[in-house]
Amino acid sequence: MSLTLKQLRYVEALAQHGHFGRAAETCAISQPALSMQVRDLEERLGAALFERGARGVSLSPFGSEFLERARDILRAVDELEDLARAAQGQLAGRLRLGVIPTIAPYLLPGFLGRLMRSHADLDIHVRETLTPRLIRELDEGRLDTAIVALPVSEPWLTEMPLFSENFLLVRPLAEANLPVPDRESLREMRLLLLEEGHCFRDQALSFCNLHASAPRELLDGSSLSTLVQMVGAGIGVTLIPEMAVAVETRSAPVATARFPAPEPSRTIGMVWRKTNPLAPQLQQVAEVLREAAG
Amino acid sequence: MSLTLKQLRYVEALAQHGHFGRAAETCAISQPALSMQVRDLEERLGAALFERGARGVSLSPFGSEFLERARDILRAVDELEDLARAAQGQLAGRLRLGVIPTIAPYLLPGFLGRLMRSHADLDIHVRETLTPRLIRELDEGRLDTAIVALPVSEPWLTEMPLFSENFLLVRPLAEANLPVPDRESLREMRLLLLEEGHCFRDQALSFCNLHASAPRELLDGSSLSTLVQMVGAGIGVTLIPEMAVAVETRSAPVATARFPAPEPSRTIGMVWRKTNPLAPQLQQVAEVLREAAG
DNA sequence: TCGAGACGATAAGCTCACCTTATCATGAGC
DNA sequence: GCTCATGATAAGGTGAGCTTATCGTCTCGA
Repeated sequence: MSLTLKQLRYVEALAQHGHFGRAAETCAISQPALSMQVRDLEERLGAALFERGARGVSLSPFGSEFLERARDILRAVDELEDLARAAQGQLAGRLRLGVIPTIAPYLLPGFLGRLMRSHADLDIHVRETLTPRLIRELDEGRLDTAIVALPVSEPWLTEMPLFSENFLLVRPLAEANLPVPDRESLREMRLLLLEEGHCFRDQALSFCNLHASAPRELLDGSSLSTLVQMVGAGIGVTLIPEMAVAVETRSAPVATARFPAPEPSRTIGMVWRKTNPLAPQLQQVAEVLREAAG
Repeated sequence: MSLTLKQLRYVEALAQHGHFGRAAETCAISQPALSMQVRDLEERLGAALFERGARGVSLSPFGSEFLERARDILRAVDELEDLARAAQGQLAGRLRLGVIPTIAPYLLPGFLGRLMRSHADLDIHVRETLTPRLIRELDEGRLDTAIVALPVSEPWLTEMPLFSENFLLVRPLAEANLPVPDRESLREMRLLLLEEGHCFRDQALSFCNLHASAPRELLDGSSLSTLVQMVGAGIGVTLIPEMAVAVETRSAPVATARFPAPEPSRTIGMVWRKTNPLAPQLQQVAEVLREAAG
């Protein structure tokens, strides 16, 4: 016999967990079964994939080269299965969707409702995390598509713009009647931003002509909601995307103000692997998203 | 359970043969076993891969899209296995080598001897056919490497030049003392060439500033050996690569003559898939080839 | 129109690859 | 040195997938 996809999946799991027991668990088999399959594979290859230390397991140099190719194969196989689903016409089955945190709470409620109405037999999994991780999970075939701020500029991704959203100033209610500061004077104010890693943080900084790398004295919040609460407490001002205004400013004594043109904004879009055979179906999903946002 | 590599291999075989019985034979299983595997796969996918006609079997549109991806996967898996061999250091096991017909008879004897001396436990398969078919078989993963005239200019191939060889004029012995014709006057002579498809034919035509497409009154031979015999019979003149001179002119009343500089020539080289993990080992083989040619 | 042959589907039975649970061997850490 | 964690080994069970035998159907030639 030859190499098996099952073995590749086992190897991938083992590499990821560095632990036979836990890897076996995620593969839904017993630990000895996984041990044997891995040993058989190594024997057949004539080279060790893993280095068994007393504390856990790690990939050998050969193993890591092997895994890299194995992952590509597993991803291609997953896509092959998606190809069959795509041939069925209407999107059905599992849809794994990633969304960035500064979009998810405002877009998903309306969107998921519409999507489940138009595609009844769709099993939707949502993953909310930062852009780089979404991109990585797309690459690894663990997500079908993601909603992020464009551009991502990965050559292997298709980018589908959905809509633009402006950024608004949020300041304490007491300051509601002051003139709207321009980007220059904004730099002099106490600007509250999301913590490192959020693309919205960088977009806001870029609007103020500030470099992300420049060390600044900032108070970082972990969500837009937190930021607005902090503004309400008089700690400073912040920017939030238009879509978040309704939800976030309801429960805090803050006022929002539009910047004069050109307003700061960003483009939100869907991205997916160019090789994903579900592309036509994902276009449909993008349509639903546009409606939900509009 | 999920999709199996075995199933993909069966599908590939069936698509290639269009016949369950013969496909099963090449897979070394019985016809019912193959039928069942294919049917199971189709069932799981929810779409037919093949259209069963009364006379044989053909791919459905979906099947052909499926197969395209499946082939990529199978090739990647083969390469994964080669990766293990490559990790062993010295090249060993199976080496599938393609050679064009105008090189094979002159280069292989010396080359294979050397190669088997330096790599004792190497199982060498040689395939001799025209360049386009060699390229296709490389693409399909049915060859590890090929010896052809460069350039091939396929972006997915690594080209490794080995040596250049000049083309010599072959004419009847009676004409041995005539001046060597230049490329212009060569066009006026009765030039014997290999039949369509041989790259050497195009190279010779190109030397005479003739276009391959231009309809000409030519006598086409199927091998250099035939051409030289025809020259010996006084039918015309021909060009042959320098390497073939010793072998081919031995048994015919012909004379060879060198063209004045710039002599016509071509570059012979080895090509292999860029993704082939055996690349370092193939470099070694290229070394042996250079020695054999030198 | 009918009989023969080719071909793929189906049926029944077997076997071994692969999984399970139970247990062992080894090394780390308190 | 005892204990716990972890991976390897052992023994046994079962089902996926193979085999051979046979059927149904379509084509083609007499």
